[in-house]
Amino acid sequence: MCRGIAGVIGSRIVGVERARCKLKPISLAPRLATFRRKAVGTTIIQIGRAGKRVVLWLDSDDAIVIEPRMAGLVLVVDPPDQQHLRLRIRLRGRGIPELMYWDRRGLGSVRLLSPRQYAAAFSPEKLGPDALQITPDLLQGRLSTSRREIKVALLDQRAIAGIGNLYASEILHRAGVHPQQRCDKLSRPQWTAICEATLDILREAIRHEGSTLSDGTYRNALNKQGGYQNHHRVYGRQSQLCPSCARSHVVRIVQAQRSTFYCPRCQAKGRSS
DNA sequence: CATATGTCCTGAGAGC
DNA sequence: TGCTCTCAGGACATAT
Repeated sequence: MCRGIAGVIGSRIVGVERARCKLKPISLAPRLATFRRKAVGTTIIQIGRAGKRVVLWLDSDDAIVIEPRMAGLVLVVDPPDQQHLRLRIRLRGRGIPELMYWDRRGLGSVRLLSPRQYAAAFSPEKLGPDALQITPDLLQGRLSTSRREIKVALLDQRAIAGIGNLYASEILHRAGVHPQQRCDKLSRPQWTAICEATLDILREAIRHEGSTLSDGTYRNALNKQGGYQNHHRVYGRQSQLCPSCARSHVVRIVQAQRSTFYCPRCQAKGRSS
């Protein structure tokens, strides 16, 4: 996502418009008039990320924070359809005419935050260290006293930032850890395995431009589908043969109201990988 | 404090 | 065919 919009760095914002969309408006803060007054005339000097959010740093020191959740897209080309286009940020100077926010379900948001607001919103107690920066010590230190199940804990953005539901299942399968294993029961080798699996899975998913699931929603900034869905080993594959052991079938369970997929043979409970 | 649950939203797909 | 129901999942508010 961030890679695809790197080209907007150096562009000046010359307009901000809500797309005409008959659906419920997405959350925009502050309201449009204020947002526009603060954004127009500024230049995007850097692209960043805060967990799963895209951050556009402005030369005014404010930041535009786009939070797509699962059905939102940040685009620099025409969106998949017009009916879910929510916001246009018009640009000048680097050849990209606009940056668009499209959201099929409208659960995402776009915010313009002052440095103070940004620091408060993404302070260390609200957003943990980024998943791509973790070490076994860090992971173990932050989670090993929790009584929660490891799959549920991996989704807690205050503990570690950036792991979503799909990748949590893939990570634990790669690590050979049962998703219902309690954090406080995991061994040191298991924490090491989870850490390595997290780095491997996320890097590989990024290399393949993410996962476009069967609803076809996810696209990169160029409206191109991801490819990592073809590498999923357990997610969405319930009752299929596990591609690792080829002996057990993938099981689907629900944890904290979200689907979890795992292989009961590769991820046997109590096993210290 | 830690952990668990309900809510937001739209569209796809199942079942009848 | 057309209706109702369920599900998908990020973050946050509220409850335990």
